[in-house]
Amino acid sequence: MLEDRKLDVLRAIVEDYVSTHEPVGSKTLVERHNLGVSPATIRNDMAALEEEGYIAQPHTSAGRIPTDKGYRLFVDRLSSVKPLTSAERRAIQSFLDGAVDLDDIVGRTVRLLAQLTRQVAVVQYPSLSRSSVRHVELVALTSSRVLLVLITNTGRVEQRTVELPGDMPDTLLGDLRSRLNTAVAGVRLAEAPDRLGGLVDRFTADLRPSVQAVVAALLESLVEQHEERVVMGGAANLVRFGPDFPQTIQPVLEALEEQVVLLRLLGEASDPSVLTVRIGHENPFERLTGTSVVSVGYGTESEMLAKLGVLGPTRMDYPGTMGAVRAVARYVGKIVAEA
Amino acid sequence: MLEDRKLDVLRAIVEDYVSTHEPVGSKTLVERHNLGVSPATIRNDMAALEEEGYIAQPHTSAGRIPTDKGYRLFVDRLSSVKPLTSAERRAIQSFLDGAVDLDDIVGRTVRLLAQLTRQVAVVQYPSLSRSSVRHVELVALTSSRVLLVLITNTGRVEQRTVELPGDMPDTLLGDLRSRLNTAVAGVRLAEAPDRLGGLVDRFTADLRPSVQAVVAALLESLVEQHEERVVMGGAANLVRFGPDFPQTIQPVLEALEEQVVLLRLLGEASDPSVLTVRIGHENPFERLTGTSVVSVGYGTESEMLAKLGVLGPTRMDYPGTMGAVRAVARYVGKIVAEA
DNA sequence: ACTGGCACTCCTGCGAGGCGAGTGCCAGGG
DNA sequence: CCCTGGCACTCGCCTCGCAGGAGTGCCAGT
Repeated sequence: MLEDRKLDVLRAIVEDYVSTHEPVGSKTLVERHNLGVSPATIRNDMAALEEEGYIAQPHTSAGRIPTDKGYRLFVDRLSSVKPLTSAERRAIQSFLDGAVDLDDIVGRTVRLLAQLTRQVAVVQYPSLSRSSVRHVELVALTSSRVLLVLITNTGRVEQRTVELPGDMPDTLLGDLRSRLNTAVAGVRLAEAPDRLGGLVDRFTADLRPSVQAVVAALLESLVEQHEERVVMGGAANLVRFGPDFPQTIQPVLEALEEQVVLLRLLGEASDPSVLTVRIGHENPFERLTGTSVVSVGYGTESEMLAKLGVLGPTRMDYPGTMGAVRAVARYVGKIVAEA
Repeated sequence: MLEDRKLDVLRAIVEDYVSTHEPVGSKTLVERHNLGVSPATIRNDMAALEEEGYIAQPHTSAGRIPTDKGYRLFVDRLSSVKPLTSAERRAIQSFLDGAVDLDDIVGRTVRLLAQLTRQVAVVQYPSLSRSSVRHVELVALTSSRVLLVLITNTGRVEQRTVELPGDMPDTLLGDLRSRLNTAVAGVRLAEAPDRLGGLVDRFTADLRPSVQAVVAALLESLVEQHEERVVMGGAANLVRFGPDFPQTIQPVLEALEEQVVLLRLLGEASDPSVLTVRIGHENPFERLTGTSVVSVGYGTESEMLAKLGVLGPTRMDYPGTMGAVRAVARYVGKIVAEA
């Protein structure tokens, strides 16, 4: 009974603090939520909660604010993911349905998430380590220069030009193109390099250097695809982080410009199919104390292709944000699967 | 004589204000620059300069700061573009030489510019309105689904999938591919649509719907290429804008997330081969009062492909920024020409 | 176990006052 | 005619001190 009320109090504190951004005191608490007891009683509960580390006072005589531990308990046990309104769902759908290609899907997703949550959105490109080669194309630019295009089944295209040590006649180019495609088309990116093994030996010695150059470029492209790309948007929402500005915003902006940081923010969670919330110090960067990350994987039914998420101050609306992130991930997953 | 000194005073005010970010008074001015006259004399000059609108006082009794008009005069007549140190030049070169493809070049350029100027960098992708079709590739995904890939001579690749109303046999696909290429390969993007005119009629009536679908998709791709892309980086440097924060940074961050805004910031200048400086109110957005844009075109000798530039507070180091922007544009131009 | 009352802490806002930077003007000298 | 030193004046900024008030902890009573 007492335990129950203490949790109610914590929930009330989190909700009030999130909406007002001000430390919340016992009196305002009983006014806004009908807890059925007097402020004095609440004060006792608050003292206990503080003792246990769930809340803290910024100053001796101010209201309480939740600690990271408090938010953690709130997220784990005191709140449920808030479903979107049907209007929001329709907005998501119509916003994403207009996308024409992968870049567009990712771009729209970032903007959508940022708008919906009014925070900073991060979206990872569908990972290609699990995707496969759809087609390899060779285009002669000059007689000693070839454009290599690698197309994957997730719709990504990687191109690079190859300088050849010698000339390459058109017939050879066609031959090489078809041999490459027989070797790697439909094969997972990770396994494709193995399939290219004996290929060079099939050509006569005088052609081998040129063939070798093309194969080498293809190998590089394949490997490079493993480098995962990440897009960020909604940085203007950082302004809402608080009036305690420069200290907060500077490191965050810096962090957000580094791909590696963004990847780790999304990446390190365990099971990608489950919504992950990392609160304050729980995330892997010192500089990002005071910010929380809500992320989840998206993809087809059979496999998660990548992750997306939202980054905001620890004092964020967790239920709402979690709802938005989950909903967007589902729609994007569907769309990626169809494409 | 008097005119000369007045200009010296203006130059000194701009330089001091840019480096200290504080209104500069007559006394500190004579101390830091050896003007050879007394503060009282300077005060007279300052009064004149203020009368003419080149400088202003934030408060009745504070030093002077340059107005937009003052900066304009400074840029036009009182300063010269500062050449980079050889160390900086080497840094540019080694930083850009590692680029592997167009995306990489643009990405590196943005980061480089942001680092070099410690401001916000904006780089436009090489414009395709002037570039031409290098190759059109068709890849069958299923019997009624085709992937269309458009490759341009600036190295950009645009792909999209096409749903066909009916099946398309492989032979037809090959035929269509070669016809498309004969029609548009080497042709400027803007003119390519004209070349596709009678093409559909060459096929038998039962195939026309499918051919028509492919041609329509190609037309869309061609048109869409005209939409120019822009990349921005170095947003963390916004923090340096000033201690008068939220008002300044919020609108700027918002503006920077809109491609259209970025394009207009770079785009509207007259001759792209000449370094353009747009100061404060001179730029086309109300929200960006207080920010200046330094931009220039880059490209091959024969034609400018796109623009790049830097955005910062009006109180920026114009000579240094102009030097950096110009130098980077030259190197990028070379690299794009080679690729 | 909860409540009302009470003393205590300490943050916040506000106004007064002094300080100092910077100015404009004036009279004098080269 | 231009420059200079001097002087009075204006104002923004900082500091200080002083309520005011929100919130707490504790205690005694029900």
